[in-house]
Amino acid sequence: MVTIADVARAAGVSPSTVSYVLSGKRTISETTRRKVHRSIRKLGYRPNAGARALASSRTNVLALVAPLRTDLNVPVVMQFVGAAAAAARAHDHDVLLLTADEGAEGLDRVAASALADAILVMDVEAGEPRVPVLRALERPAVLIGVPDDCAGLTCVDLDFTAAGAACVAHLADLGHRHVALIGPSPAVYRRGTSYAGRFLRGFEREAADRGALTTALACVPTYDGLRDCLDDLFARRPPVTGLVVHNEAVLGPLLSELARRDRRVPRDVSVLAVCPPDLARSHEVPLTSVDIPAAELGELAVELAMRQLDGHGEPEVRLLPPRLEARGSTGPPP
Amino acid sequence: MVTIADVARAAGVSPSTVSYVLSGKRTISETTRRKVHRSIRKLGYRPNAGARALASSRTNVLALVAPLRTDLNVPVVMQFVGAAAAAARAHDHDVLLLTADEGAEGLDRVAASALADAILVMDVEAGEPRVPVLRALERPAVLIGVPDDCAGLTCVDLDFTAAGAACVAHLADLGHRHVALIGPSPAVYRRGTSYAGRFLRGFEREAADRGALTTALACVPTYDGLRDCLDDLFARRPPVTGLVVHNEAVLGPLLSELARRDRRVPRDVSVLAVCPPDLARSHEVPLTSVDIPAAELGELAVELAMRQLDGHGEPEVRLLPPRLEARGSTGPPP
DNA sequence: TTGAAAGCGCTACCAA
DNA sequence: TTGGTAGCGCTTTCAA
Repeated sequence: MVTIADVARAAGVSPSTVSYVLSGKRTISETTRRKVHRSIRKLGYRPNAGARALASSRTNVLALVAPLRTDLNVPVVMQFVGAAAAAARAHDHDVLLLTADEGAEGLDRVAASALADAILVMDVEAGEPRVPVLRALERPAVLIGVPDDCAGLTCVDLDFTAAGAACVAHLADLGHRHVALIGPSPAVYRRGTSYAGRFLRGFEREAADRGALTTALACVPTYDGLRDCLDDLFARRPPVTGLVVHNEAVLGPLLSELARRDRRVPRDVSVLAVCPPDLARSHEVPLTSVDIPAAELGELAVELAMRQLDGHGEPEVRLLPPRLEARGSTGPPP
Repeated sequence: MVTIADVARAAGVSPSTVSYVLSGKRTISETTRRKVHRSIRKLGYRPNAGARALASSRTNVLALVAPLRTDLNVPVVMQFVGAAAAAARAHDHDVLLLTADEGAEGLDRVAASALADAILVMDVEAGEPRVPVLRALERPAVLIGVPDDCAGLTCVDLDFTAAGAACVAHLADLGHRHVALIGPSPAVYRRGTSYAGRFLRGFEREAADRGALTTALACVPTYDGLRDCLDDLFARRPPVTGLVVHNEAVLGPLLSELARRDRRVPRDVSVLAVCPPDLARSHEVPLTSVDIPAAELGELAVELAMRQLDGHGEPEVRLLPPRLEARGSTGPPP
């Protein structure tokens, strides 16, 4: 193993000088810097992470608590994680992956044993039970999602309230008078997942403002679940003419089931999805959608964590505005 | 911050004794052990990971290189990662997540800077470019997937060759004479992803053995891509009566497109999927499938890594036998 | 602009 | 069965 002492010896300088060359925390003459870098390269030196962490109290690791269930919106989680990992690397940090089922104890463990400098927490619930622990943590944390009680915490998310409203606005503008929400699995609502409730709230408020009728259903993400939803929705009067789907897993089943029932999109019924754009485009009828900017959120979360580590960085709630893109699955009601 | 010295003082013992209580590497009297544990609990002591790593040359971290693309079989990746993380925790280890695009350099970095004790590598290609680096690494590694040149390496995977063969055997047993493979995206083949080729090989060899006709297509994972495949397949003579789908993303589109073309499953055409069982069950017609045991593989990979860290653990290639479950989407040809 | 050296908190060897 | 203590490899203060 090559140590900093080896490099120092080879370069004819002291270990501290090598350290300063690497950290840039001291001005170093051009000559010395070059000598040191040459030795580093020649010897293939890599600072030992443990030693560095011990001496500096900085691990250069970000912990990320991700929900690795499959009931959830898997590609979105994936995109977020990927973007966060990339952003972390751009800041010379690595990502330690925790699963959500470690709970608050996991946060405590990672923080107290100094495994990571900061913690990102995905899949935040409205009445998030981990909030007290996160507050007590002596390390920066960024929540992805906004708990009801978020004072003093840094949170990022899509503005789901605005997203719900935007969906209704789009359909109402087209003339729809009864719009339905095919929402996430009942389990998601039961967990009190923060975004589900906020979307629903925005959805209903906007409908109320515009005097439109709404029906909101939680949908089990299976073919059967979807069919039950449709049976319910199409029995209602006045007829539902616009569907907002906040549940990616049922988009495919929905479209095939509509086809089977001979309801054309958008002639007979409009469909508006809340999902990543690539998914919206991959269907038979390209779907009008409100984007879930997972990658952007991942990057932003890391950015805010780094800022807190740098000392700036007040607690703040950062909500990205929804972007609706019309792609042809929505139109005027029949 | 609570240190081992604080605990020692509170318990009236030496720091080394506390260390030994924690590691179990020395026999400790019941009285002492209790005193120490009490102090640990009272003070809320957590060993500092960096210090521990520095002193013991063990990080208790497993690095996992995961492909975080969305073109890939996302839920399978997710399941694997989740299972690996859980298994790692069961062995008192954490998981450091690397993205595949860090390449060989990433492996080197993590190994040389002692960020992890061992490395798990997903998404292995046949002509895996990282193999030389992995061999040179002074740390245990487990590949998920089997490169052509795997001498001296530890690999785990589903036996995709056997899986391909099992699919053909199942359909041939039912009487099908022309079976088609709807394979992964051309991009997957182009990358030389190890499992894709092995599956195809098993598929074709078994067909040859049984004198069955085959057509194999790479399928772009979009609705259009799937439709192109079907157009091609159904133009063939003698008619294709059995479809093996090794591409989860198109399962949904396939079923709705078949419905649209008025081909009943399994009356007119049999469909056999290669995918996790929950996915197979979530369609309108529950699908006969060969399971992709992602969770099992994740656990096994961790197990093999731990074994190598313990000193036992010869390099080996471990292939899990495929399990085919009939669920009603396959039957005799019309 | 550079060097010397005192820790960081823990493990594990050497003694008792 | 336990204690003392020398490192592990790095950062950072103090001195020059």
